[in-house]
Amino acid sequence: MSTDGRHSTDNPFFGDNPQRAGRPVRVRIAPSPTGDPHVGTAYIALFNYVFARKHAGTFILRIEDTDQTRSTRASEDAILRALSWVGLQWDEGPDVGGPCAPYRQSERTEQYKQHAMALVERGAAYPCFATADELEAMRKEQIAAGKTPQYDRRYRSLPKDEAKARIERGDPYVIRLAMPLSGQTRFVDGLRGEIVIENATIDDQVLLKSDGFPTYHLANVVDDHMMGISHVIRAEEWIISTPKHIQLYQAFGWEPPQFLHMPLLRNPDKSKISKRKNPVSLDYYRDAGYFPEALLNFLALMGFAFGGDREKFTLREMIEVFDFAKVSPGEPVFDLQKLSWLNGLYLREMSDAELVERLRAWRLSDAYLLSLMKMLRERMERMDQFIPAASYFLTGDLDYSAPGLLDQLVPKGRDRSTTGQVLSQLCDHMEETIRGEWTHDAIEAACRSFCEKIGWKTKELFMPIRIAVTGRTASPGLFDTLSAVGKDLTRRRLRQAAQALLSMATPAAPSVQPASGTAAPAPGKAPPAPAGKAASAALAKPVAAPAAGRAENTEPKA
RNA sequence: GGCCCCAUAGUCUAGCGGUUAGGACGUCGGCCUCUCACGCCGAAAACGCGGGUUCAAGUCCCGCUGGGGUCACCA
Repeated sequence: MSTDGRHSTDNPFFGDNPQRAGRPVRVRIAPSPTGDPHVGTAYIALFNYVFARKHAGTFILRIEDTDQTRSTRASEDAILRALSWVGLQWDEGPDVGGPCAPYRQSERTEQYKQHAMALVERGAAYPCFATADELEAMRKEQIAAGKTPQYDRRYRSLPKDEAKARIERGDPYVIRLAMPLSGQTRFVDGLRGEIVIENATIDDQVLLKSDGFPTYHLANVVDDHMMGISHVIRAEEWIISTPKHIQLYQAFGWEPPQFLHMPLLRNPDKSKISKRKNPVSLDYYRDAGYFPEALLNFLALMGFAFGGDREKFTLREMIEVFDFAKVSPGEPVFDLQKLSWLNGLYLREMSDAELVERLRAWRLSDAYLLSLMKMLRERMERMDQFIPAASYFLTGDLDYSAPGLLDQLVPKGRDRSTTGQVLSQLCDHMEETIRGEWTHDAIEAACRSFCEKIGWKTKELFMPIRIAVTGRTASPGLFDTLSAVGKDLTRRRLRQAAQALLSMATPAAPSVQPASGTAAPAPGKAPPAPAGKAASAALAKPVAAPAAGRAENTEPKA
């Protein structure tokens, strides 16, 4: 027992142990291409990368696109691009190849199917013919009866020949893991020591879906084994499923890798980091003017202590001193202000020439300026009007504290709170409906369908969007503007404006993370208040609406 | 709710039985300065609670509390 603690000298993640174990270090980052490149992916990738480099190991990128309904190639491309931007170079992956190719799970489906069937042969898994509706009804019953919803294993004891007959008849089915009904599964987590979980509390997970694709649980185990993954470093949310994975390794007769679960990045309210409460897309950080090396440095600070009070360090330096013994299992809140500060340190260290280069690579490229010219030239008479006219294309977060600005944003006959919620819902709607490129037409379609959905006139909705995204009442065509501002900055501004409106409407609502970076002053307006002051300034104003029922958070519940 | 994880200031953290509990962001004050920013100096601010173990507990053990995660044919 006492040897199982995280400080055990046997910890396979500490010191030089990985090398001594004789097994070459091979780690992976396995993103699912179902959305924007997530900051959490970069976070986990960073620790995998550093660990690999520290121990002369291999860092692998594997695409987990087993969810056919949600995975897109656009998302995969975006993730690869973002991970490259951030500077984490993988040794094997779908784009660079490697000895374990292919690195895209959708191209390995035969593997999973065969392995699932092998498990059925051995009695470690079984076919289940329950329909989705049937399971839904079961869950409802269980909840009504006050029980924890869990698959009741209704097909586990179906005679084999009967199952075979039904499969041959063409009945849709899934393959489920036959979890042991008693006993416990234990494993050592690199950060926390031994974790013991009762088998009875874990249900018979689906391994192979009825569409023939594997679930994460199967695919991940098969691939990790086939790819020789020695250490699985992943997010804390996987702890509970680890016993399922261990059971799978045992059923296959394979040696499981070592596990280590990194703490989850948090919103300011301590919940798991999410796009409603914190910018989460790596593209946001890029577009808002953060340097990739600063972001990486900051991500490293989320749990890792360099030593000697050092907070600013390069990837190279981090690798030199890295040890998981210096990583704490706490639950770090992602603090945009500190990230900004750190970024400023990097910025001030750069030469003027380099900074100019960085700006060019960012938004002052010819291509981007050219795209702005199309929109802005009709509105200009002299060149000196370009910069003021283009300001909101070249900034990150805006400042909405200009007197009366937000009230102009609220359509006649609507109130602040409703408008705030509408803007926030618009973000969700955009995320749901714009799956591909962020183009004029896609944005227009999303905005118009949203109007229909909520019963607002386009006229009512478009001005609030314009003000939220540009900070002004006048701009080039709305969809061209949003398109040029970009997906992530647009959504961020919509959420920020929504937030500002809601905090004006309900004084009791806690203010969320203040905007970071610079605010874009409207030309001719007073100097911008520090972004964080916007909310409190608003609070100071007497607001007619009483704070009925303290809002726990300012997000509308779906 | 069941199960699991976590717990030093508002936030990120150092601490691995004996410290005036250290650093950083943020906040506040001052210096620098034509302003702002940077920089510098300073201040306020933390061991969640209760039991043990020990000469000695932020550090070890147990309980509680609090927070989080998870309970999908998503990952």
